Amino acid sequence: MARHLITSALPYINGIKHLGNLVGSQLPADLYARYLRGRGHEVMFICATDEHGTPAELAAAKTGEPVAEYCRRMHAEQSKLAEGFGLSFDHYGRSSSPQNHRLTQHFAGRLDAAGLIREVSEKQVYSNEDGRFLPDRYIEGTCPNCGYEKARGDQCENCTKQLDPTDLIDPRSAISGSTDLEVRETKHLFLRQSAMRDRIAEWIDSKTDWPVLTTSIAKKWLFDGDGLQDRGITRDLDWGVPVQKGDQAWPGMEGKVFYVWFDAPIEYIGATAEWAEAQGGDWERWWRTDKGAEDVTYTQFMGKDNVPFHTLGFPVTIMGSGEPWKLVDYIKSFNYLTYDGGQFSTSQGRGVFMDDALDLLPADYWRWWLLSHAPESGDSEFTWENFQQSVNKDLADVLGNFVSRVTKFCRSKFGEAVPDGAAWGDAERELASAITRRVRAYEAQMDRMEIRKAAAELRAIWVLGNEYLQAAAPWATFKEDPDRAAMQVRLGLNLIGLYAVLSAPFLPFTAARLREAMNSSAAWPDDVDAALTALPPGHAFTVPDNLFAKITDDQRDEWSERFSGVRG
RNA sequence: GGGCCUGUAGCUCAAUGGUCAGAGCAGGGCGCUCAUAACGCCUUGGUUGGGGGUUCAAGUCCCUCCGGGCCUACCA
Repeated sequence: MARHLITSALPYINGIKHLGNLVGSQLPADLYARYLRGRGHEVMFICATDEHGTPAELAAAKTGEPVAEYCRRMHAEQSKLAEGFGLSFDHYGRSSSPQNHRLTQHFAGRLDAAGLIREVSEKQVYSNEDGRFLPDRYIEGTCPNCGYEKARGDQCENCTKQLDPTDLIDPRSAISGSTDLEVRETKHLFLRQSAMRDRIAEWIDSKTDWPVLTTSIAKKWLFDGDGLQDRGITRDLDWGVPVQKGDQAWPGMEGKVFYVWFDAPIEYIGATAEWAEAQGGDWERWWRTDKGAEDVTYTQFMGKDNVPFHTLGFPVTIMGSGEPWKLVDYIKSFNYLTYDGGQFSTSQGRGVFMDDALDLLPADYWRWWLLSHAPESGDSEFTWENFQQSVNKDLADVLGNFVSRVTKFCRSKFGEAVPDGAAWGDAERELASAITRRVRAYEAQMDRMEIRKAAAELRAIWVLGNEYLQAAAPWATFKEDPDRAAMQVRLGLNLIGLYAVLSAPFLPFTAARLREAMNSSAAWPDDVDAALTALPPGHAFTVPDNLFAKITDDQRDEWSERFSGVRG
């Protein structure tokens, strides 16, 4: 039994996430966590909401709530949706937790002691009317290059030229529209990532088995241009972790908070500490290699936009602390899911969001489609037609109908108990060995986190059941040799029990229904032959209702129309 | 501008430089009747974006052109 620490990139608190966000981190992380638990390993699966930063403050201002209250409410909402999708976090924390405050301040203190923090005085735009400093992209104005009137302070979207906010003609606040702006001097802390460049580069170089997507992004940031740059880790905001060195004040930094990208990854640790406090466990044995974490395998899941923070910033924090914190062992990164030819868009309400999805269909439909089409090698596209076809075929026809035909046939000929009868023949032994090969391949793909390939193997295992049934034809056998038909049906029923276990990482809700209907165990089929005889003659079961209703053409058309843009 | 990824069957995707480039879906034919008009078997379909090169051998390596996507450090 191994110990696995799994973290999913933290979803930002600002609003409900869409399916692209879901498939990029939380869902595959859940798949892996469920699989490893199924194999009997000890798993700590951590996620949390990322609650700090300007967008959270603005979103709260918009609803008129204090930001802390807004975050509390949105956290509850995201938790509920996570539960609805069956995301099996051991703890779903909050980056605003006291645990994270303490840890973030602790790391900052350690980094400062190691000489990895420097103070920088810089000029930033302050909006008098908004009463806050404005991040570059919250300043709008006319582009000096092309004359576009809605250029942002960091870049003009029209001509793609990189800008400095002070370049803008007629600058104004993107928040209030106020032109009462001034440039003020402000002091910030910078993390000296440049000083750690060689160490990080060496570390990345040693990760030859990581996805190319992960290492290529890391190397780009390490070596492009002048190489890895130092980054500001503080902001002039109210909402966040106050800047301190451990529990000591940080002279000159009063009223400032740490920047989200600094405190957010630390919340992986913070959330584990939250878990410990809530459950009464020991979080350090997951995170401190001097306190029991030396045998932990740590895997992170994230979308490609998060890779720089996890390959550079967070490791600099961890390594730079000089303390024996657990460093990530494998970073599984994903491309984007696109929606019907374009991007999912939160602002335009384009695409399907987590709450919409659960209103439409049970979670397992979404889980199956998203995971079996995970954007691993490139961006992948969601279309309603593809979704309808895949789900109807894979879930309703291949898996659902298999369960239906076996259980209903048994009920009509033998009743709702596993029938006694003849012993296995060649066909059954061949099936068992074919399934064994497939199960071992499935495990291998899951171990490698090859998600689409794992889904294909699982589907192939379902197909084997239909092939067997077709060849064995118990409905025909029954007429001349009921004893043999009973054996064939018994094997079919046992296949359902096996499918429940194997499918659980992808389809946890369906798997639970199957286990309940079959009264079968959740034990992983290390020995497939044994698993296929686990339900003995006389074992009672019930015929489940059809597992998956098909998506009709009318539904598909209606949904396609409804989610094309402008969310109501 | 620079960098990275990507282009393979109608669609979605596979293929450590090594048999005839494979699956699933869709299409066509046949079979079955237990089952959600489901299942099974067979089958059509590719000049691997174009061109050039290296090699005994290229989807795979190199060059070039064309198309798509992403990143480029103050959104997170």
